[in-house]
Amino acid sequence: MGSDNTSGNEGRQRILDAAREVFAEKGFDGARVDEIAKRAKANKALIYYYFESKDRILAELIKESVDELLAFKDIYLKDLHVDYIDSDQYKKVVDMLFDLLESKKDIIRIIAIEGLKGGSEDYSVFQFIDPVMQDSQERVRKMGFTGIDNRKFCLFSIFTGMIPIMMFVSLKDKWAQYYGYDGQEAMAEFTKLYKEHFIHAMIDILTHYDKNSAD
Amino acid sequence: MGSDNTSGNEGRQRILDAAREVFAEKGFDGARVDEIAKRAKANKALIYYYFESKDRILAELIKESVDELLAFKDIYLKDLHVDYIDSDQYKKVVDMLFDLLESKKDIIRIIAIEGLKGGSEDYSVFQFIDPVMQDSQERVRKMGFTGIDNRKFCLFSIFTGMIPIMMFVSLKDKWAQYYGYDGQEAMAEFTKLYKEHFIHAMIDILTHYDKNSAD
Amino acid sequence: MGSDNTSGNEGRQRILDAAREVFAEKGFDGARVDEIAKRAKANKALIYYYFESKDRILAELIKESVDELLAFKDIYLKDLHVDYIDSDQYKKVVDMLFDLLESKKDIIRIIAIEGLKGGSEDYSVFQFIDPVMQDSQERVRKMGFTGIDNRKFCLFSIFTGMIPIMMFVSLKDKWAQYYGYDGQEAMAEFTKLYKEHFIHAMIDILTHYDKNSAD
Amino acid sequence: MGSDNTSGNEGRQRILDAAREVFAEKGFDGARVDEIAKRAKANKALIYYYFESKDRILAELIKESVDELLAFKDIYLKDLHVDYIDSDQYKKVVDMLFDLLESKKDIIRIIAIEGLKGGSEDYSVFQFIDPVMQDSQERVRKMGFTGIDNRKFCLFSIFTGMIPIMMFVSLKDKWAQYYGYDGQEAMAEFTKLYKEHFIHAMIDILTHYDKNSAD
DNA sequence: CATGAATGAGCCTTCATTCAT
DNA sequence: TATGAATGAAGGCTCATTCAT
Repeated sequence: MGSDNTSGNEGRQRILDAAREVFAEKGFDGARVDEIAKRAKANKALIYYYFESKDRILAELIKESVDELLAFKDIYLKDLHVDYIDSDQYKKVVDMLFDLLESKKDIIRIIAIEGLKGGSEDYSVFQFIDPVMQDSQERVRKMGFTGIDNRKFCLFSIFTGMIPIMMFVSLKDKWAQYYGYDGQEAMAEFTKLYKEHFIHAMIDILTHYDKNSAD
Repeated sequence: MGSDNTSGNEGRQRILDAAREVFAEKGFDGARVDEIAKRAKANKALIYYYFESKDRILAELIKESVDELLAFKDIYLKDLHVDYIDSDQYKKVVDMLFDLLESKKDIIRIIAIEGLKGGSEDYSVFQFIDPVMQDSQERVRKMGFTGIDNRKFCLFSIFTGMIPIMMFVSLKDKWAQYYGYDGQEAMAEFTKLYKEHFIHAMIDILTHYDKNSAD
Repeated sequence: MGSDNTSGNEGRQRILDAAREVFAEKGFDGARVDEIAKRAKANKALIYYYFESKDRILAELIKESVDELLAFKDIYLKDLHVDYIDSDQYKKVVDMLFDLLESKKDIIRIIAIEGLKGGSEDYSVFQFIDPVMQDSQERVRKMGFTGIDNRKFCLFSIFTGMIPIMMFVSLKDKWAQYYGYDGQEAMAEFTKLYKEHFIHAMIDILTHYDKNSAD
Repeated sequence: MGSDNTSGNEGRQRILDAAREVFAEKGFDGARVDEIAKRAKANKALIYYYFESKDRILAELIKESVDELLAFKDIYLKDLHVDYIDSDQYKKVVDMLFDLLESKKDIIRIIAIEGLKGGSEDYSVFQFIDPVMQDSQERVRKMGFTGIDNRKFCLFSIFTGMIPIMMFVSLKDKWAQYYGYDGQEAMAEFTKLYKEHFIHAMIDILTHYDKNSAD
């Protein structure tokens, strides 16, 4: 009565979980409803009892994750003081973001794949990134970096900020396999890089970039 | 020897071009051979006259591009002097890389999509990136940055170097549409950022990162 | 337990029956899945719900019949006393064999066609014939004809024994049409020939053949 | 100028030979024009220069063989004296028939396969058999066996005479492989059986069969 | 909730045949 | 004669979705 996944919703959840798995492995188009059913240990028709269509499963999955990032912003980023860039609190939050994204790497893969399709009207990559991006934008502005325009910030914070992290959690396993390195250690190193160095570099860049710019 | 659409290979090339387009728009799994045929203004069966299967078209497309990046390395990166980081020559080469990647954004989308599928054995993202990555690795080493190990360099140069560029050319149009900015200007800004600032930031990071590292 | 078209297997059986028909009429390669579906009054996709592939339908059909001949041997041939060659019991069994083969003429056609293809690894003709052949071999041996070796018996009992019967049931309709005779009467005559005369002739041959042989 | 396979007809003949091979291996429906072309080392279009269609190649192949059996009758069977059943001349002719059929086993396979398809209007099996069958019919009649009617003779001489031989040459290789025997030796044994014993058995049967018959 | 069976639309691929040279 | 390229018409198989129970 309190939680909403009591009683008869385990089936629904199992389907959702299975779908996420399969979508992440094969992409939406490559995923088969049959396989989702098999992995969810559910009858295929049951999927259509809970969901209107394959598309709607995807939609639900994506919405769920977009909401979680929004929640992350509201919960963890809200209280983060502007000056605390080098503070432990800040580092903890970055760690949490990495952990969150790592835990959502399946969805991230899915979102990224759909976003990369040039012919679709799917903008969920940006919907997903947006809360964090907006937050850093405000944060940086509050820190006094006023010289930079919105477009540039949006551009840089997405393509040199969130996107690399998302791609990292999505590709690190394959990267590890291809180059024969260890994925876990790489995760630690990458996180550290971001947490301790990248952010400063970015701020430097943003500052200098504008100073030297004419065009 | 002059033109490459002599004799009877215009058809083959048209098919390849159409396939690249459709794959980039819909992803491999979402692409329909019928549509490739229609766009190539070719009979569907002709596709199978030239190619064994849909998969082999993809393979050919990818191989073609991997080879082009290898060629890029051999032609343009080979003569680039180490000290010329701030030189015009260097900037020109970076411009050329951006132009190359921009011109290959369809393939990049395709490669990225396939790479993101967790369930595949496709490593072409890394095969694609490798020549450039290897080159910068050697280059940085020749510049005297010896403190960094291969793994870290591989990790950073891929996930904060090539991947962001690739994702940018792949996503910038959608980004522009979603945020209501202009894609062309963004391209210019992003290139500039990379060419003039990012490289220094990266070198800084690589240097400091290692100094401060213990683990 | 009584009827075998209980529950949800009528569809499967209809498909099997239709396939047998179509394969017998057109040969496996000439048969169209669409036509099987149409005759089975089933949706084409249903065929693939029950069977992995067209090949597997064929396999199932053949296995089914090979098994029936094995059962025939176990049930009817087992109790047949050696001396009863001229007995009514013997004649009854021969009649039953002819009836069985007549009732399976579709499968026999299919098996024969596949066996005649020189390029295939299909040995089902012999698998089909084997139980009866083995039985007569043991039987003849028990009757005291020891002079003949296995190879010769195998050879003769197949190519002058079972094969002619199989070809007869397969071709008698066309034969009747081509020569303008009546197929039913031919069936009766052919059965009678076998039942009352051929067997003795064969035994004669087997006996004399060996006596006169040197090479 | 004298023979008709001079100059430009080697190509045609190569195609015919290749087609016979492929048809025998795969059956008409399983055969691919592409493979015929490849084996004939000819361009696929050339096949259509010489032949109207795949069907016509088959027709030509069959006609050719039917004609050869007719010629065989005219040349070798014509002079065979009725009393010579046990003569060397007779045995030589039987040997020649076996050799002829062995040399034509590809076509025999093809003809048999097509004949076995219940749904076709193809009667070439009987057209092929006919000359020999007619000849023995006349021969037996001349020998004084008048009690037997045409239908019975037609029936028996086809289904216990020619068909077994045809099936033997078609299947002996597979038979040898399946049972682990030697095909060559089997050929010798089978020929001997026919030549020296079967014919007498058949005559016996024909005689007795009729005596004892009422229906 | 749950399931076995069924279906329409469509997909990749094949194939006999033809065209242009 | 000979050939590389092209094509229309399927053909086997798949897939998301629905039905009946």
